[in-house]
Amino acid sequence: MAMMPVIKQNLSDNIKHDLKKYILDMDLKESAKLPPEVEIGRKFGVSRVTVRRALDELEQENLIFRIHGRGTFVNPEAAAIKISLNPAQEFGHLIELGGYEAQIKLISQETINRGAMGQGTVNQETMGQGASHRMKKHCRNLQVEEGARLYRIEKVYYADGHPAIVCIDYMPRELFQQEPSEDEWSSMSSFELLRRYAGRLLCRDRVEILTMTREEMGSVTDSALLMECQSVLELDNLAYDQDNQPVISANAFFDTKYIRYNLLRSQEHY
Amino acid sequence: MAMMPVIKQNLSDNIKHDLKKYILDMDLKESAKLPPEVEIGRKFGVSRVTVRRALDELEQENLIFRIHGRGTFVNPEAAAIKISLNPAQEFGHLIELGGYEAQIKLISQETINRGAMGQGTVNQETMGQGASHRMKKHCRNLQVEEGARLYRIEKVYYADGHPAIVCIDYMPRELFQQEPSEDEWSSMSSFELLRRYAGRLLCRDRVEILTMTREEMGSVTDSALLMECQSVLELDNLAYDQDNQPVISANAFFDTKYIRYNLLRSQEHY
DNA sequence: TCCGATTTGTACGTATGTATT
DNA sequence: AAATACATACGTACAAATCGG
Repeated sequence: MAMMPVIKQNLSDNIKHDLKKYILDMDLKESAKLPPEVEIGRKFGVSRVTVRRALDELEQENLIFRIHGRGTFVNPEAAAIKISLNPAQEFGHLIELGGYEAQIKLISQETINRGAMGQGTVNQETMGQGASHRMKKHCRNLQVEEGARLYRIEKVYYADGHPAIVCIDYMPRELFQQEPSEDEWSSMSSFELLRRYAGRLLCRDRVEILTMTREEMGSVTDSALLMECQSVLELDNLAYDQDNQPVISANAFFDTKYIRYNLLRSQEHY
Repeated sequence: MAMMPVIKQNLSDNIKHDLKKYILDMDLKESAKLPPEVEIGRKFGVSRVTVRRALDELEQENLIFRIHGRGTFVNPEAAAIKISLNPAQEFGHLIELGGYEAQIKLISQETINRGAMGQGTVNQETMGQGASHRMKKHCRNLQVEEGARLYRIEKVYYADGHPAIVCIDYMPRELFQQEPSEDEWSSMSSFELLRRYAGRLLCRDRVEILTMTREEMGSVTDSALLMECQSVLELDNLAYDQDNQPVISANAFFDTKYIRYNLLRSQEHY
């Protein structure tokens, strides 16, 4: 039986969560000011230091900002954002956040033998011209040896029936202690499958941001033909588990008409 | 004389800065482990709490990660990233970080009268079909009244001679206590001009991520013709000053062949 | 298996400084 | 000038995870 890693919670995380709810329930038109730190502490029964820790994190996420001597205020921009690039989120959820009805379709699920590449594997026929180069990159990303096998999962996410995201995940097969069923591949996210069958919890990832035309996307996957847009956003993704081991290498393609990523940033001061 | 806002520094910011240098000078192949927190504190002459605060921020930026009971480690991915989407950075600097020689060209600098839109202003001839809609959005972003005047600055950033970024900035003219000279428009960033002549310090911004084909970009600016790529990344940007007032609304277009944005993210756990 | 040393995680209390009203 | 509220920093205590013997 796989050990299922759990997410730890602490006091300031709870406060943070409660404050987040409090903030989103606030009527911003009336006032965007939060209660003083000591008062929040009294309300939740914790010290000011713990409150400050929660506020520090919310400030770093740009949900609030603080003015010395005046108080803590909700960032109205943050409240308006529906889809944020950070933190990473499940794609189906993303589509719903955008106000659309999400529908997920599993295009293919196969096991790829990296060592046998280009020598007549089952899936060679599905590989385009630039595909070999991409495969090499995924293998390098995942730090797999020659001959290691990879799962390849391709899914399309629809927003109100329109194709909004095409996602191709690669995961080392050796991580899995048990093979998921056909139904599970289709209904569960890679995140969830890794947690259940490999005991791996995704903690962080690195994203590279690219663009391409639909034609260029066609050299990566036939699903490009489904897209209704002329240009797509590509997010190349490498995700790490709790031990900092790479576990998913992915290419995701977005129609920015349906997926409008936003990001709150702080400014670099030198 | 404009008051020039300065950036405050505190103890943990200093430690953070020193640690960052220490990290980048480390030989990651040998060991990615940092000294224990108490030892760092001794070395810098501060308490463990202050060290932890600096480490907290570095961890939130994903430059390091910590393992309970084992230690603090450098994130090897972070060291490999050249161009990060967060925090915001000056575009010329960005191009140099990518290993190219940067060259900046001011395409145009003009003052736009919002109230007179569509009634025969100086620049109407340069406005395409979707431009009016874009102008409205910039005005809404900047919260300017009817009749307020806006600066419009268009620049092209070259990487080794190739057009890599086209950026169009809009700023309320009323913020400026003094009109920058022709030379200053060309040589200084909007960030710098706002600081010197408006006493505004950019603190945070919101970015919206879109894509378009070069043809579609042509309806926004003629500079699209310069681009060598078929699809561009568009970052729509709204920047706020230290008082949370919007000061720059911008459209930036990127050739992702030259500007490869990366981003380190944490994972959303529900 | 257990113990102790090390190291990070969490939380509280306190003191002082500084900006705003 | 006083009150309020956030900012910074130190010290302390104990909890929890890891690792070696």
